[in-house]
Amino acid sequence: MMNNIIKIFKVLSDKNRLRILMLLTKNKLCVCELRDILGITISTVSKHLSILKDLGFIIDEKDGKWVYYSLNTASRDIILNHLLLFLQINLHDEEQIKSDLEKANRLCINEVCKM
Amino acid sequence: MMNNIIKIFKVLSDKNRLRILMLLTKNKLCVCELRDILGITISTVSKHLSILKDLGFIIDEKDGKWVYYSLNTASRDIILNHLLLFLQINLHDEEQIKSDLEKANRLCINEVCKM
DNA sequence: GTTTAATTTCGCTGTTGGTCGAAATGACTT
DNA sequence: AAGTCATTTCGACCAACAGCGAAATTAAAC
Repeated sequence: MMNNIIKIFKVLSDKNRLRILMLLTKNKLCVCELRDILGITISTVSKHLSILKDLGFIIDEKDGKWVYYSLNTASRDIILNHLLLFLQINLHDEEQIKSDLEKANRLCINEVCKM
Repeated sequence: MMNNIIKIFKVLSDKNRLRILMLLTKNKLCVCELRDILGITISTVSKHLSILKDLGFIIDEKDGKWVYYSLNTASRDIILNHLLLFLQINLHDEEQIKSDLEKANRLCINEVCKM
């Protein structure tokens, strides 16, 4: 339990992972869309996604050549759900997060978002 | 805000700091008592304490040669209070934590605890 | 099957962070 | 003021980690 909580805190103490989590709260996005929004290399994005997935925060869904990621809303893990809610409440007004979400919306409009 | 949350998560993603926080939730302890309970060097304990203090989790109180640390129960910081409560709920039954608290109790009995 | 495109994995680099021992600081005692 | 004890600071070490580019993998399209 303690070791799990420590792992979760570690995973959440990275800016890009928090940005990804907040993006996936509202959108279903593929790796290259996240790369465009975050402005980091695709290999780094992929690594962050695998870390978030390992802990159960997000799930992936293959669609042709693309892999779409979204929040694991079906999770029964109380700790994960609690911390996700905590983040949503406390990062909702953050400029960086709002800007990220606007970028995601523009991407979805351009590409006929599948949500 | 986001940077602050990241800092807090970083601080909480260390086993010894969590153990210290849980110990100070129930006890007022000095550095050498924490060293005895945690089994790490005094310089390491001191560093962890300064990190926890910088973020507002704990306060110190000088008493002669000793420096006693305790939880900053007067904090008005919603984030800190929320996460402390979260930890208390989720680490309460952890073996390591229970064992630490027992050790602290024994120390307090031996030395006529000042609480 | 070959090509093309998206993603993951791998190897590397620079940075951060936990730990220790030793030195420095602070505070009481004699 | 000299000595002793608790604590903090300093310097060094090693491990963990975010980041990148290149190679490997996967899947569709031709």
